[in-house]
Amino acid sequence: MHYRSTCPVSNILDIVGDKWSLLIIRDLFIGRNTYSDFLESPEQISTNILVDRLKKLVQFGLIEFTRNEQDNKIKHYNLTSKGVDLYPILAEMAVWSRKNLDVEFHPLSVEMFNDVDAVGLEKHISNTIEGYKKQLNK
Amino acid sequence: MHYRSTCPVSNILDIVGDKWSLLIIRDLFIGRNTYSDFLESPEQISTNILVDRLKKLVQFGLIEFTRNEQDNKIKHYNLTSKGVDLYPILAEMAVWSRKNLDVEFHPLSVEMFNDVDAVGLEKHISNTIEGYKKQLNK
DNA sequence: AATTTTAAATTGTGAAATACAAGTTAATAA
DNA sequence: TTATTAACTTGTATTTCACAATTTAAAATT
Repeated sequence: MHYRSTCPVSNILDIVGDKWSLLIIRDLFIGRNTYSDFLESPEQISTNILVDRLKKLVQFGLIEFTRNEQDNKIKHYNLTSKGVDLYPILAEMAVWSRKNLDVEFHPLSVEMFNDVDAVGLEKHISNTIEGYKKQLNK
Repeated sequence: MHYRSTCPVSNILDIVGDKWSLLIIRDLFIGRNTYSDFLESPEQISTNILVDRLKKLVQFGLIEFTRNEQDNKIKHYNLTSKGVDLYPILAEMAVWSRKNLDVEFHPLSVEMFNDVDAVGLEKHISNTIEGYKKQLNK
């Protein structure tokens, strides 16, 4: 891996600083976890980009996958600990958009904002991370 | 502006989801504020990209500029309120890199991490934002 | 006044990333 | 055995990016 500088902001941008990587991470947090799931996301990623990003995210150690026991051709991706740690960034991004963009948001994000308002941002983040980890160990 | 979806994460990525925009924002927080300053940053942005990003960031309302009173050809860029609001994202990114990457960091970021450890992340963020706004009004 | 310096911006070219459509592979289901 | 499904590949056009060189206009210097 080549980093453009020793700035930690530039370092993470060298890893996920594009229009798609963080959307795959977001998908994993909301339960989408297969190649087909990712293709169904509203942003409509193209297949070559998706394959490329999944490969890179695995190489960077942000995600990994297991095979479906019933149907061996299905890969279930999941976030590693490094990947789960990205959630505060996603949450701050969503909060920024709510505050600064005058647009309508997806029901799922409205739900998320309601939780943020109800329990506070920090608690929402820790709850989400804990929830993700629990669901994995099932 | 065309958004790929109504997801707030995808919305902000449509605006600053590339390898350079957030580095310009970072530069503004650490006092770099002219075209020449940006060119001197360690990541070595090329001039055509820099011009393009400055133009876009102005269009999106994240930054604006004033002319130097002594030397009219110098533009001093500054963050708008929308731009200042990006700081929590930058801070969370830096924190992620410190935790998850095994690399040496720039002295300025070491200083920032020390402050985070001393006063806590939330206080560091509010202090930084307040400090930036104060310095602007001088 | 003419020349030099400086800050900002443009231009040209090759390389890389992205978008879009179509096709392939291999496993599972009918 | 045929059809379906999940994952992936290929091809091509377009857009973005990197790198080097050049231009513009204002300010400073001679």
